[in-house]
Amino acid sequence: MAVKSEHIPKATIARLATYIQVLSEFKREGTDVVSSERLAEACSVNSSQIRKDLAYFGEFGVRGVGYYVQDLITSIKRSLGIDRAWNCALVGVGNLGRALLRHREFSRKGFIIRGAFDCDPYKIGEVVEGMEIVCSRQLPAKVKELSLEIGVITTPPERAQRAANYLVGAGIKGIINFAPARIAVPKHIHLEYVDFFHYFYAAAFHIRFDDNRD
Amino acid sequence: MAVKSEHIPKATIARLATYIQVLSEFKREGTDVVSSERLAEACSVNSSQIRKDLAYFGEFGVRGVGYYVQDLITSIKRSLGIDRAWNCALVGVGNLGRALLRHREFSRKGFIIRGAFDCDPYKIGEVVEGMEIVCSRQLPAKVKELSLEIGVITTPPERAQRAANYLVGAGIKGIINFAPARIAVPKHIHLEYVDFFHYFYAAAFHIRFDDNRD
DNA sequence: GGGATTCTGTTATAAATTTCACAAGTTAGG
DNA sequence: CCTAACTTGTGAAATTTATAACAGAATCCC
Repeated sequence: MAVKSEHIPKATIARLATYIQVLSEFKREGTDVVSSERLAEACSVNSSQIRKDLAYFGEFGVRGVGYYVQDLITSIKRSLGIDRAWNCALVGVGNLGRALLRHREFSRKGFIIRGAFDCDPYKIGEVVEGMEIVCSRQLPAKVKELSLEIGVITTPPERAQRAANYLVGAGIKGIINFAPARIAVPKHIHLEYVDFFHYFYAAAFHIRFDDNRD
Repeated sequence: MAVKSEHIPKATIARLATYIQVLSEFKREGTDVVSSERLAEACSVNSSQIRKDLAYFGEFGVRGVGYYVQDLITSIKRSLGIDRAWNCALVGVGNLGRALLRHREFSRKGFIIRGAFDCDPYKIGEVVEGMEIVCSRQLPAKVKELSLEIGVITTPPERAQRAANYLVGAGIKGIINFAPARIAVPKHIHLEYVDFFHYFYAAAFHIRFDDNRD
């Protein structure tokens, strides 16, 4: 599935994820066809925005009709590259790491955590959710053996860079960093920072700001 | 702490959070003063971007010198409204909810989860991390009693709207929704959606896209 | 003390993103 | 078959966001 255009805005990717969510809802409700207008309303965006976002990847609708819900879900998933499974390595089995390992939604969405790594000797050998925790030094071997492509860092911040180094050295293609620390990786490695405190900060800011306007 | 300007971009809020993170790192390393250039490099952004972001809130630097690290941290925190604690209600004590309750970072960052709510009779009365799970119907009483201001929804998607209704009815000011479902709230309630699968989707998309370019 | 250097705050410029507007395609009904 | 009612895909316009450029302020060194 090729993209029509060079660069796709980050915001578009985020919205596509929302579209899938809402479309799945429509599907459960038994809706077969939906217009960009109706989808837009459910997603709280402009309908042109939706058509523009989709236009980056192709033409998925029928003029005068709308979009076939199931087809559109399939098309968006293919566009995003989530029409297949992705094997993930999780590095750092603390509180957050364990929560992610237990989170069923990952495999349901096609992101399958196949390896759990930690450098703490007390944790190595422990089994979490049917998965044995392995020493981080074994990453190169395991990445090759299990075709791991995405690394998930859930270490404390001071160990995030080392985890990243292990992952890069092992030949991983992308890293999703949940640790509250900036890390450096070669530029051919795709890197995403996840920090849900951003959302709390935004909420705090807006609540206080809105209050002050009275 | 007033803002100088009307509207502040969402991206600015997210970057401010990053600045705090990196500045804290500098502080730990013993750096007292930092230039926008050096901070920019550590955050992988443009230095004008940083000065622009800060200009929304005031003048925090000294020309010819730079920014005093501790002062800037304090100023940004005050600007974001996180120079004080926020009391939070968590609704939905499943896997994700429990992980958040156990996550020490929340109270360390000033977001204190003071109430855990669920409508499952089997969970009510159970104690997680020293907090008793309470029936969601008690939200109005507890919100008043404990001055809860931010609601965190970690229910399954089909129960997210009901959780939101409870929270809104109880007089909460903002909602952070971790459930993979869109919800409707009155427009004076600040609403943030958290979906870390967005980041996985983005990673999947870019990895596949970059591969195809060879 | 003053000239060179550094660095912020802010204005000007450029780039990116979103919204508008409409031609082109589809369906339904008489 | 033809008109009316819809709805997509897309180029143009508007808006927003990011980058560059520079005046004003502080420090350093001779």
